[in-house]
Amino acid sequence: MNSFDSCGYHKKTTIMHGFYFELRATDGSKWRFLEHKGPVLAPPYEPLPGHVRFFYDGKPMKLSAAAEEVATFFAKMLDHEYTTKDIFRKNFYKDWRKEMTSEEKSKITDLTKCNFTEMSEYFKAQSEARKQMSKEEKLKIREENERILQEYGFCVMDNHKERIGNFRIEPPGLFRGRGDHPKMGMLKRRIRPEDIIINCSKDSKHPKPPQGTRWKEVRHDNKVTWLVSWTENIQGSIKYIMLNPSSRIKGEKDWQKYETARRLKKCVDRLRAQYRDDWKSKEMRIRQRAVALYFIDKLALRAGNEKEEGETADTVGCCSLRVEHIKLYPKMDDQEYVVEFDFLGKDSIRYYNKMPVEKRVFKNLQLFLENKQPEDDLFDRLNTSILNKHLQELMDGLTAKVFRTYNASITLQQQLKELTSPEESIPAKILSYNRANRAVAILCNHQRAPPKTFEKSMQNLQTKIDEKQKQLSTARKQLKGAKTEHKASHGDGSKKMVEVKRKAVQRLEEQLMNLQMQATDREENKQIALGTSKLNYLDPRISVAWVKKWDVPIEKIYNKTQREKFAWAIDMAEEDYEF
DNA sequence: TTCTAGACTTGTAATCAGCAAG
DNA sequence: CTTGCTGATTACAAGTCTAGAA
Repeated sequence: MNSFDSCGYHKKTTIMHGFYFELRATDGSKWRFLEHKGPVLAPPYEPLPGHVRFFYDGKPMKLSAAAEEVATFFAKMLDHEYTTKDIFRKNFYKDWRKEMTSEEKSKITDLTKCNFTEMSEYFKAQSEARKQMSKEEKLKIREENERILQEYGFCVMDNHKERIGNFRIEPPGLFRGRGDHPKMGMLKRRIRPEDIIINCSKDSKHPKPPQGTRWKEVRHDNKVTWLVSWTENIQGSIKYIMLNPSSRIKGEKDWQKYETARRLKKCVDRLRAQYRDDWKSKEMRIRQRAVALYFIDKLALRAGNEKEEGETADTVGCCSLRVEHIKLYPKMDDQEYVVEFDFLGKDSIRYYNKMPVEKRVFKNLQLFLENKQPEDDLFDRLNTSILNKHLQELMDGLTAKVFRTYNASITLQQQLKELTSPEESIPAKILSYNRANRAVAILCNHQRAPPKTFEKSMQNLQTKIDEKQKQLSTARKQLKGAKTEHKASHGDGSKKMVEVKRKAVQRLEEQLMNLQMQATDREENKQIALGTSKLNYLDPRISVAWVKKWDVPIEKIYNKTQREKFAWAIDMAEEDYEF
């Protein structure tokens, strides 16, 4: 172990799930050895068969390979709402023209005269055919995928073989920005080996580029965790291939995140007292900072970095809220000082909420709004960097997003305490768990569109419940009958029969209860997505402790992937764990 | 001090796979 | 044996936050 000391590592003794978070560098390095096979590139373009035609102005027209490829991207999306949107069409058309020959360019002058239906039908038929393949063919494909996974899906980092998250380079296509994205429909170009940077250790076997090509660069930077990167052409941002959440490097980071949130727990009272005090500050910037922090804490708003105008959809977070996003009501119904929030947040998901606030906050907001236009910033003296600098001074490692983690996790813990009753059945406990999870999802505004099949699936479940009810009443009648029989005969056989029937009734009652529980759960979950908070905000040790305390099988709350991601917590947390 | 590139986390949507019902 | 539904998995977009250049 001396060699580790000499290169800046020290031993950490916490034992975690078969591996240790053992060697933590003190010099910012993330690994000592990294070997991998590089990325899987997108398959090359396969030209359409001759009988699949593109029509312009009603007449068939053979396109050059480059123009045809981009046309197929559009054809594949023909049934999607995107292709009806003006911006999407405009951006697509503009980028498509860049791929055309000059001849094509002069001929094709109007997107509305382009007919992609034959191409679209062809792809639909293809995917239909794929579904219709025989078992053997499907198996063959599965085996081939498995082989690729085995070859490219793993790497060696330090002493461990680790699963890679995304080892495939994103294929070319049309950019699908969310919300009103000004760049939707633009061509996402094909990534070639010459665009790709490989990161691995010097003393590893370097990944080989395909025959006749070369990587853009091979570097050996152990201060970062990525294996492969390339620059994407829509926003000019960098994309990475990184390890799976089950990996040591991700797990340890995740653990750290929750430890930071727990440190916040210890000082949150002090911090709250401080920002309340700051509402009275003589300085505008301090008041703004304090009110913003109050929102972040109380409403779990995101920080709200500024974004470059025209480059992305117009969405905001706390620091970037504008005057038009809030309304003040001195009185609303039976409440005083109500603030109404209505804005588009991350992924253009609407945040709508009415919250009564303290008088002092309300008065401050009125002050911030004075002499401003709707499109002006609410917090004109504040941005995320100022806020985070302040937070950093209050607690080491504190940033705005830690509040979301902290509030989510503490809410789960409180709700679990409140909702779990010891004598409940396991399904009832699971319902309680999901309700606690739901409280968090609502806090974090993790909404979803009700599933398209929601009504139907509810109905199906109800039919099952009705059926079960019928079965139950029949079983009850039979039990009654058996009892009468037994009273008359007092025989061993009839006694047994009563027991059998009693068991049957009991089993059916249980099954009915479970179905009803399921129905309640699903109904309550109609517009709420639990996955995001479960995966990113809830300290898994809270859930593991709860599961251990109440003898609930862990599979009931974490599926396989989640158990892999949270292996460290499953290993670490005892039933008395306290966030 | 401000700006930007870079690295990493968080988020929804699309697709896949397995299974129960018809 | 197919079909249709559901939960799991994958894809990739969209955030946060930091560090270092200008």
